Amino acid sequence: MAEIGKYDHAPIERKWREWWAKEKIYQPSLKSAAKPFYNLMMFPYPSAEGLHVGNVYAFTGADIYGRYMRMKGFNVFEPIGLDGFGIHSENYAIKIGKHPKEQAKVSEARFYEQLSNIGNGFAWDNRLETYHPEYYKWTQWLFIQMFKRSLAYRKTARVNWCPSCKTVLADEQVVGGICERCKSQTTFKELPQWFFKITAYADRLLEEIEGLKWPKKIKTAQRQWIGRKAGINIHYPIVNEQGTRINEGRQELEVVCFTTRPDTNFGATFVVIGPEHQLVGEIAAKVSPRERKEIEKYVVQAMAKTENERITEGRAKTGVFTGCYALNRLNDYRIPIYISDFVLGQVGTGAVVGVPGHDLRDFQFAQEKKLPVIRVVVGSDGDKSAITKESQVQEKEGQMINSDFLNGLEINEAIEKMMVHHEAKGWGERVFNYHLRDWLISRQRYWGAPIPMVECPKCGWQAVPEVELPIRLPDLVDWQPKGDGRGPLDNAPEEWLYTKCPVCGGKAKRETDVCDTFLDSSWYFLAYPNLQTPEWHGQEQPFNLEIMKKWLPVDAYIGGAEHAVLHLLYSRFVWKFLSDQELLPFKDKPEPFPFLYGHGLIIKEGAKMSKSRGNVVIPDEYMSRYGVDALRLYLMFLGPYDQGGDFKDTGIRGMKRFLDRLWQLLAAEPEETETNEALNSKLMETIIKVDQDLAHFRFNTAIAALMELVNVWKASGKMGRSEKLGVVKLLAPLAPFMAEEWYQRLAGSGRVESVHRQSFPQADEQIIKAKDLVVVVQVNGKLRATLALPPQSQWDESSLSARAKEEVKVRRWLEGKTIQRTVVIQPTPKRQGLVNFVVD
RNA sequence: GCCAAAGUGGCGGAAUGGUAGACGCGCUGGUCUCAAAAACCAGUGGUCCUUAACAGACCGUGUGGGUUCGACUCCCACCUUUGGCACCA
Repeated sequence: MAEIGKYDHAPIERKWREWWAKEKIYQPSLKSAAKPFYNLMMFPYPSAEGLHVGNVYAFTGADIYGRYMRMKGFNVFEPIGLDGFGIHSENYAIKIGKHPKEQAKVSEARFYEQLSNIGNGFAWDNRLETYHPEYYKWTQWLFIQMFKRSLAYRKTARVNWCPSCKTVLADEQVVGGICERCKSQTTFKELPQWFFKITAYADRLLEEIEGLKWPKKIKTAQRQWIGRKAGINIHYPIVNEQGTRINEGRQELEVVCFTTRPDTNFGATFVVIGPEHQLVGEIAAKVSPRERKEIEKYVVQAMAKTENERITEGRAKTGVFTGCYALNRLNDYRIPIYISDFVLGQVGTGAVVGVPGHDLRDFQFAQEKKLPVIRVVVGSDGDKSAITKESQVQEKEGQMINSDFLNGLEINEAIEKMMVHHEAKGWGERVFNYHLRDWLISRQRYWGAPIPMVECPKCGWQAVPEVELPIRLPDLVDWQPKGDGRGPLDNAPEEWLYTKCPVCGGKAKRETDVCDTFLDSSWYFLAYPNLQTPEWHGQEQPFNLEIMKKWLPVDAYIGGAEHAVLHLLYSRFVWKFLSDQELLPFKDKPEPFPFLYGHGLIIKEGAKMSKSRGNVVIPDEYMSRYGVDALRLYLMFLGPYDQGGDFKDTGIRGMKRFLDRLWQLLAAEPEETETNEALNSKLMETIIKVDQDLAHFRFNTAIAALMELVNVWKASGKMGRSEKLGVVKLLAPLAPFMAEEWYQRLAGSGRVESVHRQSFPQADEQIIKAKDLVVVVQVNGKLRATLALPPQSQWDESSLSARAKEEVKVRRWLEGKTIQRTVVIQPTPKRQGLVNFVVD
């Protein structure tokens, strides 16, 4: 073949892509592979025009790591799929006016074509799409397993509602009152919904974060989201104006308040319950008609507010007095009970005890309602006077005051004493409060897995028999969301909508909501290795336990930090649940992703890429213009992989130049020339450097090291064939196409295995040892000379400092000075030496 | 407000407590060309000294202190930026 001066990427890429696919070089034997390594990347959702450069960034880094591990002797399994079921894909279909099922076919073709172009070593036989009945059959199965263990339950609740997406959302999917998906303001709706009881796993989800090798940031985000706090639930009897207890039937009413600070309880001057609190109704029934009217008016107003309205009101405190009092049994004070929307129904017990002296919100409320303020902690400046301004914070240390038997104690002692006191009296019990709430699964949408439940008028809610799975999503013409709180499936044909009750055989109606898309993605990584097993195609359960044991947990999970509290939390929950039920064989392995690498975000001109800004970079153009290898190198060279970077067109040309230079050097004759020592030594150093860098996802410095090698090579000589092969292997994980081309050209005639099945080069340390030793000479810590010493020579401290003193420049700086001290570090081939003269 | 991370040339960034700015982009000059692009070669932190060159001096990693023979790196305080959580009791 005639040598081409430049790397002409298009035909080469095509050639090797086809060959790799034909030879299935990236397809490990799932049953019998030795040293299995599950290299997983978060699968994309195909909602827009196609893969954008951010996806390519994510997949390239992950793939380099996978290729590196393969060359390190592992059988790497690197599957890919599409998260194409759910609200994001459906919203895109609505936008372009196409049926989601039709659009899915188009997106699928487009994504798989792009994904095959980016040069990843995917195991194509194991791809999956979450919208295929074959897949969502098992999503529905998972729902039923939860239901069978009472971890899926139905409850009418005030839930987040997105008026634009026309569906309810989980708490995790609402960020600051804004829909995570479409960025509209969310409101609330009272609807019967299916929940997964993820809170039952809160403690394990929190505690088992500890052993994870994850980015600190993501671990912290999960801890904060779970938000466990130790405190006490204090029970206050409810009394009327005259101080007599109020009864509901035979039961005496009480209000329970959660607090982390029972030490301040002598400073309590009111109790506030949220507008959705169940006591609201009970109290309203006991008070005068006028008060009842006030209460009802306020509750209606408060419930209608959106989260955003509450914020824009400037957090002004509003509220209404109930006419009832809570009895503080510590001092027999009757403290008034108010209803206010600054207390959230889902937090703690939905009721708080107001201590206005030591909490800003309580203080504001007390000011508004003219309630007394009592100081119970001495100020940090020793202030013991009455609190009159908003200046106070919740002190974390200080001495108690005005608090009877707590007086003089430090806060922490007081908390403990108060806890003990309440427990002893039976007035309260220690509890943990969590920020985490149960996972809302229902969605009033079309494009999702139908929830596999039926409602029988006689037998109530029943799970569909597992043999009937999948419950297929019916083809609907009128599939768009209505916004009336019922899903589009409510308009499905009668034959779909009505079925037999699995218990009594009578007529029963199917659930018409579909599953949250995060349920689809909570277990996809468990599915990939099973796609060829009889279990997957059977009816019992989807997992072949032998294969699961071999390949899971996932060895390396690579993805973005945007899923810190969504997907990653749900997946951990599902894994723990399935293991507990022995549906997965991992009782001894508490986590699905022991190692997670969070890659950074690619931005464009300092801004996040988005269609509305019009700055989305589509990779195809760059791939065809500069080649996949150049694009991969460019993206990885932007900076540390966990930091992302700003995409600029000019940088990619530098990568093309680098590849062209390397091409010329590889093509240079004669190939049998001995490689010179300096170049050979540089090669060995590069091998060590690239090896370590790739192992730690430091792709930018690995590429820089290869560039240095090429610069030295170009400046200083020729390289023999076996050394060239070494360079090509170093390049292989980063630029797989060009590496394959040159491996095949250099490896000789006959059938040659792919470079991607070769082992990673090993450095010959002897060659590095032949290099000159470097010694840096300083005077008072300032660099004055560098020495290059022959490698064989032996230097002890005194001969080394004597040698250093001989240097002209050093001598000049030592002239007329007395050496107080000399610091000497011996040079080694891997590390420079040092002589530092400390003079007066 | 709470928690976390980060501040280095014109830009992206590199540096187990030991030559700060590797590598790349950009820029400047040159080669090639009718010309341009591309490519290739050389230079490129700042200030100063020297007619100039060779060379040399001082300053320099957000700010101010500290530890050390020696600090981008470790410690303390502050400033700034980014990310997460947030009327969370």
